[in-house]
Amino acid sequence: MRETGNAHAKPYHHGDLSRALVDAALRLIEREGPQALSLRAVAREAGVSPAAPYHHFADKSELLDAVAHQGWAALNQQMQVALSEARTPGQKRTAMGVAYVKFSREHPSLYRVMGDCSRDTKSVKMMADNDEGTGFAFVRDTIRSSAGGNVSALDIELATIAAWCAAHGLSEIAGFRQFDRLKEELGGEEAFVRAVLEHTGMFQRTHD
Amino acid sequence: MRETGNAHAKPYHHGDLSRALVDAALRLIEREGPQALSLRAVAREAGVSPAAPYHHFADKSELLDAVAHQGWAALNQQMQVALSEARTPGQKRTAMGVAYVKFSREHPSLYRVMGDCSRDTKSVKMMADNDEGTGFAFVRDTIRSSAGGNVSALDIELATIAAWCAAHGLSEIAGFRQFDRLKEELGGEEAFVRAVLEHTGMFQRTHD
DNA sequence: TGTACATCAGTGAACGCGCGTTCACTGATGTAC
DNA sequence: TGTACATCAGTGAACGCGCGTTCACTGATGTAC
Repeated sequence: MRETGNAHAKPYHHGDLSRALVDAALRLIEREGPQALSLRAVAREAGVSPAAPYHHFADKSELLDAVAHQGWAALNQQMQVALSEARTPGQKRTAMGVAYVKFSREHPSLYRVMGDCSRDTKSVKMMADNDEGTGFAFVRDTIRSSAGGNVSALDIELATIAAWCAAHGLSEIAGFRQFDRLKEELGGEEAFVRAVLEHTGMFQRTHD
Repeated sequence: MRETGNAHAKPYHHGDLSRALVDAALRLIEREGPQALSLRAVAREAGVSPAAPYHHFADKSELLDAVAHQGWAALNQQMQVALSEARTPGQKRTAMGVAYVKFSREHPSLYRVMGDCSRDTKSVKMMADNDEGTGFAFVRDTIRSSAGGNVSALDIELATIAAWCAAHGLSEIAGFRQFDRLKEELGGEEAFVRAVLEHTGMFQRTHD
């Protein structure tokens, strides 16, 4: 068993430490929560000295950004899957909302990190300036196609943002114990999520 | 100038340190953000030794809870004001949403702390088990009165939760730079917030 | 194919920092007699 | 009204901790000739 390329007995040089660090961070985040996500802990998890990450990231926040980026990519993908599996615009829309909340609930700590990074940079990977292929664009397209031709781009944009707000809000709220009874009544958390999403804006527009 | 009750030249005993600590925390949070909110910093801000808070709070999280509680109380009150100033159910609902988001945007750091505490305790002061007098109850009542008599309590509950999700989501998203152009177009952030809230659930329910 | 050497990607010890919390203490207050 | 004393609410020094980051270093790699 010579020390060739595929490297058991871990070689001095790692090969792809950059990626390994992000993976380690994701593992750590999942296992111990977002407050455990220190640079040192990530290095430890990756089996590397505390100084090693600095050859790949300028500082801690740059590593966190990479983690968040990975998270948004995964979330966008989940939404695309949901989109492709639904038929009517209405179904598509709910399905994407459910997929969004499901992702955030299955990876709550990662989702929190994603949110923190977005807050700091004042933008969001889900919605780049050219947002082709992002969940945001999927939702906008769906809303556009269900709105009909004579609705302004502004209205569609606002409705898309509103839909995003609903999904994000629910992502953070769905876990509260307060709703345990309601969830049980409805047959589980996913049913609860779907029900809330389907009640979004209901009874809102009344006479006057 | 004797050392009587009203105590200039700060007396050894503070009088109402418990309240003073919460006030100091609020000041600090406003001035330096939520990550600056350490027990020591709060004590410093209140002009007291680092050990003093332990005579009033078991630990840091108990102090934070008190801060969050204060925050929810203030938010509930703002919503009540908004409620009392609007006439129709539709106006009431939007006004409360706007008031909610306005509060969270004016005190983003406090709002974040409120959210963190809620997450940890898995409940929320805005929505106690007996939620009389909370913003949540105001919204529910408003929705109930705009829904008409033959709508189930479940539907009303779900619609209320959905409305809360929208407000919460928007609270966290409204600050993103991505929306700067849109805000300007609409005439400022409050107009933007109102517009998004009014587009909540729009184009959602289509034929099929 | 070998060798010299620049460059790259790690190591591990150390820096200073602020944190939450504890401890023995002490000054002020209030109550019993 | 005075005095003894228990209790309360502060002090400030100290604890151990993990953090982000820097530094001089060293082992591995790749390239020029």
